[in-house]
Amino acid sequence: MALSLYDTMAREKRPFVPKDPSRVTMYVCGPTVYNYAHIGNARPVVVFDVLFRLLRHAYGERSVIYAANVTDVDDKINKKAAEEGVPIDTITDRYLAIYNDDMATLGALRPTHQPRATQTMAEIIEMIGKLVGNKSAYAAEGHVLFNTQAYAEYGKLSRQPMDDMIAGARVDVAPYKQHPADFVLWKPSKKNEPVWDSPWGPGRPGWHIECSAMIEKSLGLPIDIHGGGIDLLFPHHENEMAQGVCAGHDHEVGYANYWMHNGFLNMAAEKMSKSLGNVALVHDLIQQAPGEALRWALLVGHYRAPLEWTGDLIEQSKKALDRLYGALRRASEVEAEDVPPPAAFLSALEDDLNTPAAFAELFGMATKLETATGKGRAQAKGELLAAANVMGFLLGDPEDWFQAGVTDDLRAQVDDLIAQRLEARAAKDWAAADRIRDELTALNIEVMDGPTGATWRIKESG
RNA sequence: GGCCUGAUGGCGGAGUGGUGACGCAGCGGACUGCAAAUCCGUGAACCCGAGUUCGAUUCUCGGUCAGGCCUCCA
Repeated sequence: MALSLYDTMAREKRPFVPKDPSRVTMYVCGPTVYNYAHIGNARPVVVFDVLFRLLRHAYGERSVIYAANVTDVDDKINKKAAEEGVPIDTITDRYLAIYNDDMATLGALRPTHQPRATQTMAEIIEMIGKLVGNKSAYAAEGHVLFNTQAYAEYGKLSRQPMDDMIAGARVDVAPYKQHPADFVLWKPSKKNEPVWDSPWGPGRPGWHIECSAMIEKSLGLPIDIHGGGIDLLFPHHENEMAQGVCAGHDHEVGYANYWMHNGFLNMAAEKMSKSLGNVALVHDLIQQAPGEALRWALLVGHYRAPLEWTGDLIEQSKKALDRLYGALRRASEVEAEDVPPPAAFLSALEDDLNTPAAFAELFGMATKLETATGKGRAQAKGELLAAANVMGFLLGDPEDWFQAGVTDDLRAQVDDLIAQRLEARAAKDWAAADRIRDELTALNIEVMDGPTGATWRIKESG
């Protein structure tokens, strides 16, 4: 195992060395549950799911602890709840359940822990208390603010120079802030909003402190890997780290040993944004394409590069999986040998999750499976399956991949037509055989004649 | 204004100081009654300009273009 990861803090790839190989910890910022997740939300989920699987492969399933939080206190949640006239947990429970279902369809394993802000309130308040106690934070007008001047390394992660931050500020500075960069840890709730008691008055926590507290509660600081979208680098992660370190943790050890950020996903050359109305919801996409194809599409480029989300990308991803499932289907009679993934494949993933290179290896394995003979086929099949499974692919039945959604009626009809066609071909009645093939084509079925019979597939869903 | 990415064939997308992966599409061939699938082969690219170097797509600088962050967006 020679895993190296690009660490945003160091701005370079570093060999991955966990603090404790028997307890590797990873935290990824999860969703705010007030609506359906869009495909951009799914990118970090899938990217870090691949890392989760790779780490489990390397260190053992029980040695990797992965937490992804759920933000369930938020202005947008409040707004939605008010619109529907229901308590916020009606909203958050509903969308969290949908979120988990949708991510499962994309082949993402459930994180070991899925902490929720509302269930971490005591720890959040305790952490704020520590910060106030050691002068890293101060109370003002019902708010509690983090004192960025108290933390000399503030800005180190995102490399935001403090002075410039002020110059570029696009928002009026609240009068109770001692320094423009100071940010909220606790704030009063507005009327009709959820409220919790605290030593600084009733209110609710700021967004950043939630994550710090949830990490500490579910994993313990410092953690090995902290992941999330690049947009969260500043201010969210910078603030999270400042709080975590100042709340009493060792400045030497730090907060997270590796910071990983995935690139943004763009729609049609524009940033996908709900305000632009160009969002693609995972919930809708999985009706139109197999979740596995969407997963493939999300990994087709390197995770740190921006990804252009297009319909063509989904089509190409389906075809890529057609290739791999096709090789497996043609080897359905072969019993896969129990072998580990090839070294070249693992090397690709271990090189900062080079998924495109890993895909290239999978194609190579598929060709090897197609061309190998005898015992070599069993080995090739085993290698392909073992490798793909590390990435969360090829977990389904090849027949199902090609015949997904086919009703029993259609299947019976197709089987009947193929049987007829087989007879016609045996009688060398090519006209009849072609006529039957046309009928199948009309049903959106494509036949593939083989030496011992015919197989078939759905031509195109679109 | 400040900070930070990126620019590779028709498309997507790795990588490398010296033979430029892989997938899709294209072309030729094998196989097939014909196809499809598969196999074999093949054409096709490193934004522009300087510099370093025996040699740069790869390193440095400048330019152009594109994108992100600087408001609780993944």
